[in-house]
Amino acid sequence: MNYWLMKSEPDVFSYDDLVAKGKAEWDGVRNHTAQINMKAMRRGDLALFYHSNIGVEAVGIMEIVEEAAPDSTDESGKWIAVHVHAREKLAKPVTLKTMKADPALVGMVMLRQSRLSVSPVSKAEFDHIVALSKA
DNA sequence: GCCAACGTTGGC
DNA sequence: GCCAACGTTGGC
Repeated sequence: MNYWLMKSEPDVFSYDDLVAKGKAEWDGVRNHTAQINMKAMRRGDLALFYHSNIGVEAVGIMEIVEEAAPDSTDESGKWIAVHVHAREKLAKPVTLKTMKADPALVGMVMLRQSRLSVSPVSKAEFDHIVALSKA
């Protein structure tokens, strides 16, 4: 099983919005690298939900419940989306500042490519962030 | 195929 | 609001 980090601006779609909806399509991703990452997702993979622009922190865990399928918001047929389900809200959000300052997370793809909206996270990094949220 | 111009993302 | 990073577009 693999781990991921997915960004959303909370004023557009927040973790609480996902909790309210239960399951949602992660649509609107229009970046090639992010698309490759989404295509690699498998049912049961876990992803951190990250609030960009506002908050700038990881706030929850979600599960991939449906693998890549055509993005319903895309008319061209070129782009895919996955479906996710809320799993667990982090007790305490883990801020970007905290992640940047943590030596255990220096290799995180998200920290190296700040504009990438869907990025892989190693199991060690994922576990570490979850531990930080409980500290 | 190269590269300048321009647009978008996202942190600060 | 500014700016860095980076993707895309278009002229040549």
